[in-house]
Amino acid sequence: MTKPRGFVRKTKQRGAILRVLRNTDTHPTADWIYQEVRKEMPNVSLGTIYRNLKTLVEMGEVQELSYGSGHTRYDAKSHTHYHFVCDECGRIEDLDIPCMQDLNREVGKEVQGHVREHRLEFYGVCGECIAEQNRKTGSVS
Amino acid sequence: MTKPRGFVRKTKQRGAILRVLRNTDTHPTADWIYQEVRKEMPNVSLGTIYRNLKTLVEMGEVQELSYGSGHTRYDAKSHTHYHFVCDECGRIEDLDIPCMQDLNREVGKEVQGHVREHRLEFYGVCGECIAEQNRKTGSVS
DNA sequence: GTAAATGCAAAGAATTTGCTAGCCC
DNA sequence: GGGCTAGCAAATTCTTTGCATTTAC
Repeated sequence: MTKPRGFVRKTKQRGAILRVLRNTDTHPTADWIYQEVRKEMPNVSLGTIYRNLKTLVEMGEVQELSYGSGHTRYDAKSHTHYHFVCDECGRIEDLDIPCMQDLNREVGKEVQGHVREHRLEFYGVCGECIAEQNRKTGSVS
Repeated sequence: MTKPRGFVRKTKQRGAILRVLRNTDTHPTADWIYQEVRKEMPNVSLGTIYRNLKTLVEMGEVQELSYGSGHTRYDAKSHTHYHFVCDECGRIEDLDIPCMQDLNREVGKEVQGHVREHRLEFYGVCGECIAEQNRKTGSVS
């Protein structure tokens, strides 16, 4: 269900926002994040915070928690789930396959360290793009 | 489909780029490749990286992946295996757990598309860094 | 030798940012 | 009012290009 996005560039601001979000246990409001990011980047604007939070939510990096009215809150600990990435159109789909948490333990043992999380991504061509390709192959290559 | 290309000479730069690409399982960005190649060839330029990547794609040696978020990524079609990434020291370890090829089919069904490959990465803290941390906590105030 | 490839730097294309003013619940 | 969004010029990010110089064949 993730929206296909033309291009998402990497920026310092977005990086800082993610870092702040990942380094807190609270579920901060946009304004709190704003104050934090301002400490290391005094010129950042509130609009940027909002826009990036929106982007990060669309990218699946961050979860939006609306506690009724008032401030929306944000959370970087998006529960583990898997993605399918279309090489053609860049679309990213969330997958339904169950999360294999036990792998973390297994890998933890193998590397003799602590495993916090894992990411699993599938790459290929989505149904729509395959249809598109077939349509084209009908005419010219 | 291959564009008419007068002649393609073999160069150290292109060799280095291919080697870097073949020695990683990630799908690196042009810039990441640049940093790697620079380690053994400090004068290489970003333009050269881009030009060669383009050439290699045309030659069919390398695949270009427009991963929805971020820069274009490149892939030298290596066999699948999994990685553990230490958040502390950045070390990347290859893992021994068996490759779950059947997942590709399963996901292909779910998204009604074609799955070419998948990538699985574990994140956490490696044994050495944990030891390091314990050492610090034990001694320093 | 000579065409292809490189390094450097500067231009391009496209997204993001910082403001500020305005929106809506 | 307080949280949030819109509009736009300027700034950034990533990629490509022009050109003098090297390099591979």
